[in-house]
Amino acid sequence: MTADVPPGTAAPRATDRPGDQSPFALGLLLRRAHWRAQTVMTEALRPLGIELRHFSVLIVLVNQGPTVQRDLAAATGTDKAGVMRVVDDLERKGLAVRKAVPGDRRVRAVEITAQGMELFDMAHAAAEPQVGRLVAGLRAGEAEQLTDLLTRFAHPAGESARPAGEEDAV
Amino acid sequence: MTADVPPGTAAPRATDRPGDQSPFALGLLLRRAHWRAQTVMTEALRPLGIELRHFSVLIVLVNQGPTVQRDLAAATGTDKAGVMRVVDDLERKGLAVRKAVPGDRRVRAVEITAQGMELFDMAHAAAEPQVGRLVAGLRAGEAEQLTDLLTRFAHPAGESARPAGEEDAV
DNA sequence: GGTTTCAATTGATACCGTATCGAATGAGTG
DNA sequence: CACTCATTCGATACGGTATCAATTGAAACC
Repeated sequence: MTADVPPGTAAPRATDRPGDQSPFALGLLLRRAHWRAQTVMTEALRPLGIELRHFSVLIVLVNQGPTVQRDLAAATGTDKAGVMRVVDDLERKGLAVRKAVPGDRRVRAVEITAQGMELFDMAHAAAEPQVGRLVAGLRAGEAEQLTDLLTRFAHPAGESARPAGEEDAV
Repeated sequence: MTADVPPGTAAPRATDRPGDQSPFALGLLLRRAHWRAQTVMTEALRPLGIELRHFSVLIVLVNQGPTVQRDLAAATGTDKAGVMRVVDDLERKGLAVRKAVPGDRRVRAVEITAQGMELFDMAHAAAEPQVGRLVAGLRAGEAEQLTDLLTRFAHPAGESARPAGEEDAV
């Protein structure tokens, strides 16, 4: 059957199904899991008129305060051009503003507005029940366990050696 | 304007950082984790000349044998147009072929070739060490634990009670 | 003061999803 | 048995979005 797997020559083949033991299993699972969560979060944000990319930028703005677009691009993992488009949308909706920095006239710090803050809190209220449904299939404590494992997986210890720095730029 | 004021009644705010307790924490973690795994797997597949979307189709072809494009779209989560482009690429590279079905002249069953099978196995060999690096930050047994939790998260129960199965159509 | 470096923007390109069209099958009808 | 109609699959065309390269303006550096 499938129990005879001599290491080195033939690893178990990918199936993209529960019980997949192939090297690709983890990635395929993450793809499905991410797709599920993404769908739910996008749906929760839709009534508010924004999408996930906008919300990702708002998160950084709330946590780091006024941030230059270059750091926004690094923090969100997207391209500078993409950040610009998102900031354009946020500015058009009155959720954020481009603020000139006194010392350096070439940089534009992006700052969240009071209206953006209000929407940010509403997003949390809208997302909470959806997330509850998301982890409804897990037993007590397993959601926290999953979060812990994913945290250590997604934020490896020595990951500062990326070609284009992607983590929190203070 | 201060972001570090946890209200006594409201939920914690999203931070996209280790320790995030907001409703969006799980989704943000999954996004980062998926991005990491996706990058590694894409890199592992690059020397073979294919991308993840192609490999996803090959997985289905290996597990289900000759498959109609419509079922491929359902199984991979993309739409028919995307499947067609991927199958075009696979056919151009000699990894799969469109086979006419005797009974129905409008459907085209896609079948993996011997060359495609060979590449499929090579992909596993190429991916194995990469996946090892991926979970290097986790302790013993935690990778299996993560896989188990993700499996139950990504494949929620009640999938067979759906009126029209959208995936996992064996 | 001239050169280099960096940030922001712009433009071009490729990719993905949606809408639409053509072909083919099966059911229904005379 | 011939014809029509509705459904479905495959393929194509279009619009939106993201990704990558090139430009402009400002600041740092020698």
